Amino acid sequence: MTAPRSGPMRSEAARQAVLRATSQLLAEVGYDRLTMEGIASRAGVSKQTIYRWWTSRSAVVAEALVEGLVLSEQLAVPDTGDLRNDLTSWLAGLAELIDDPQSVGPMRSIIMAATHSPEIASQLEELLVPTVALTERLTAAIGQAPHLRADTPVDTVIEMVFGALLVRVITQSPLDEGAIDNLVAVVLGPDTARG
Amino acid sequence: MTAPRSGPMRSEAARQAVLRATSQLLAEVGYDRLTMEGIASRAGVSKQTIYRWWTSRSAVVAEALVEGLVLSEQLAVPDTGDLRNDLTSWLAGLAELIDDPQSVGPMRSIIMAATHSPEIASQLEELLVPTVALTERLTAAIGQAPHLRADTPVDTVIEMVFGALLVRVITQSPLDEGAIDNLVAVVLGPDTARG
Amino acid sequence: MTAPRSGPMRSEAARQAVLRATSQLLAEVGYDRLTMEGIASRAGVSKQTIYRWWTSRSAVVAEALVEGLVLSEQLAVPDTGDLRNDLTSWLAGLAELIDDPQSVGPMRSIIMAATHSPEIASQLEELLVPTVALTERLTAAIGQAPHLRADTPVDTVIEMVFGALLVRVITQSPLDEGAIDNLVAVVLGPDTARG
Amino acid sequence: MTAPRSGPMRSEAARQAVLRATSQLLAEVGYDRLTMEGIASRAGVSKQTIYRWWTSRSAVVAEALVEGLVLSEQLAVPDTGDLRNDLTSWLAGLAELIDDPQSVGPMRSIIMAATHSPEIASQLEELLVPTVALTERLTAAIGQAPHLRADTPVDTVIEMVFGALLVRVITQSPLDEGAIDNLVAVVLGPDTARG
DNA sequence: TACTAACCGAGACGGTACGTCACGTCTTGAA
DNA sequence: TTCAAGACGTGACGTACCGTCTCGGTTAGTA
Repeated sequence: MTAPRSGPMRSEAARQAVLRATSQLLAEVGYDRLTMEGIASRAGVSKQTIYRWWTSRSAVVAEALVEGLVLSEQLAVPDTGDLRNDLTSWLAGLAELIDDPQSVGPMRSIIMAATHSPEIASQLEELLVPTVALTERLTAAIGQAPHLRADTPVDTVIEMVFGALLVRVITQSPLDEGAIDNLVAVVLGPDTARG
Repeated sequence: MTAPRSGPMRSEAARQAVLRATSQLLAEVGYDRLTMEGIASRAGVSKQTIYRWWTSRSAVVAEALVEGLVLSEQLAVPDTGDLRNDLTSWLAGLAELIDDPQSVGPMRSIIMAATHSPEIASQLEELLVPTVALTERLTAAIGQAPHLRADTPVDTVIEMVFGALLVRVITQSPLDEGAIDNLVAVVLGPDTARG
Repeated sequence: MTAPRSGPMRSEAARQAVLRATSQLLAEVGYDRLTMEGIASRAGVSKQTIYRWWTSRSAVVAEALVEGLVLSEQLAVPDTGDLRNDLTSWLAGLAELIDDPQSVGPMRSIIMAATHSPEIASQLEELLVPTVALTERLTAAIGQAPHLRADTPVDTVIEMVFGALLVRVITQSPLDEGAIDNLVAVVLGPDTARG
Repeated sequence: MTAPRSGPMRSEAARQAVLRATSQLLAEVGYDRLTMEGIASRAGVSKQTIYRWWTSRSAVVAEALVEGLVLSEQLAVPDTGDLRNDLTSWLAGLAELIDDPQSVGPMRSIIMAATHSPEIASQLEELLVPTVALTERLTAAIGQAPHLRADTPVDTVIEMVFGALLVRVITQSPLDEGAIDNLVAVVLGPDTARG
């Protein structure tokens, strides 16, 4: 509907530079020391250019998230066929990330960003896409584990697992092996093979 | 321990005023618009007095939390003898809080504060004291619900419930009735009385 | 010289406002109760704008001085042709200024400012420009007064007169008529007409 | 008169410590970075003790001056019998002081202190006591120098010499040899022995 | 081909809050 | 009653970012 303007279009280079600078700084200094001026300076872009295209700091961060520039690969669930083992090793991988100060920083940044911006919060689901595989596998496994029954609310279970991880990220408490086993036990029921 | 210094002692009135102002402002404007100058002004206290006794904004918030000036009563678990009902109505109460913009503000403030301050994070357990009753009742109920068995890691279950609530607070998604029932189902097993 | 930067230029309005506010406040409250915040507020300018262009309070004062916004007109030497009379009435005018609490304030402010800032001290000469007329007339009058001889160091004489006034400003002692006559006597020799 | 009080009398030790600390700090950091807290801390005295006995920073400085703890010895006029030589070498000594950054500091401090405190200004005369010898010698020399006549206002001449020095202290301009000779020439007339 | 509207970098501007320093007053406990 | 110690309310310091704005230069598309 808008009349076909004359003049130059939006500079994709500038957009990229801003998002890249944002994800770098997010990792380096964290969400709350992330400043618009810092982003502009790092990106070699004027403040005005940022304000022209984004409404706020959180909007920039949200877009950087969507762009997959922050985290994301680490969240893929392995698939060896053995659900209990896969779940356990996936959680073990996450436990390492939570333990690693360099990884937990961006995580906490994202949590903070999400907490004070519904915008980012809603983009968070984007980040969790890799975990839908988990939902499917749990659903498929119904009847094959003590706690997975036809009436088990699988989505809720996963949300709870995620929440438990969130708690650990926030409180900075490492997830030790026992904690992981316990989570798995709540999801699938106790490990009969071990007992 | 340390020799009792001569000279004026710390003013308890000032301390109280600061903590009270902090919890008020936390509720009114939220964690990230909470300023030291705002606290000082509201408390009728000089900035210097705050900086003399607290190292940072988050330290003040942490102490206000410990002092029980923020939230806390709402977290008590009802006890009618019927565990499933109590759990459900407790979650329903929390769901209302999460839905209420006025209540969710302080919650998010606490989450943000905890996220960027280990100090506050560790004080958070203080806030969760009311929920230990829940642990005890779940433990006592072992054997009386499908999912509560001798090998069920009760602490983990509660942590997961809490995490699920956290996710809802952060993402601003209301906990509808179905969500609550699902949570209860994961904890206690499906409701046989309903089915 | 330096390439004319792109981007907004320095705001002359802000500069003027700052200097005007400075000279006003200098007169109203004196140099040592002159604050950057006071200047900023009076000028309707942000502190940062002041700090962007001036390095210190004294730098602002120095520029206000150079701009001729402080004192200056009162220092003109009258010229009726009668050197002794002109000198006497010029000193009488200054004596009144020194006696007047409203005039002596800015004078003392300038002295204090000069005393702790070489910057301002060097600008002071700017202020004394009106007195060069005096040097010329004294030089022209060589031979026509007992103390004005070819070997009289006229500049030194004027510096001494100025110093004597300075002493009176600092010590707050009024220059009575006798004192003025004495100064004139040292410069031109005793008044033979009065004898 | 006053009833003989009970309780301890004023501590002379504290008074001395305060004045000593003041003159030290005056030399070290100058008048305008001289703080009450600095004095108290250096003197090992409580702030209250200073405020009990002195009304202000300038009052402390004034008393330190009177006590002769600041400058003073350097102002003595040598007496070899040759007035012109004595005057010249006295001025040469002062010129060195003015050139020496370590000496000019306290001088400027005193000027600043005097400028903003009539209290100190009036105490300044105390400091100039050593120069009364000069007045006497000039008076005694009347008739023996071209410019020293019965009708020469000797006090005014000395005040002017002093003022000229003051100007140099304030403007930080060194007094070179020519300047000194010129001053002497104005006081005593040109040096006939040199010419 | 020239015009011109929108883009871009740079950064000045009025603000708010930061964390620190010193002020002058007041309070405590010991001498 | 004085003293050392130092907490208190006050207010200014100089700095960091905020979000808006104004520059001069640089592209596109019409016209």
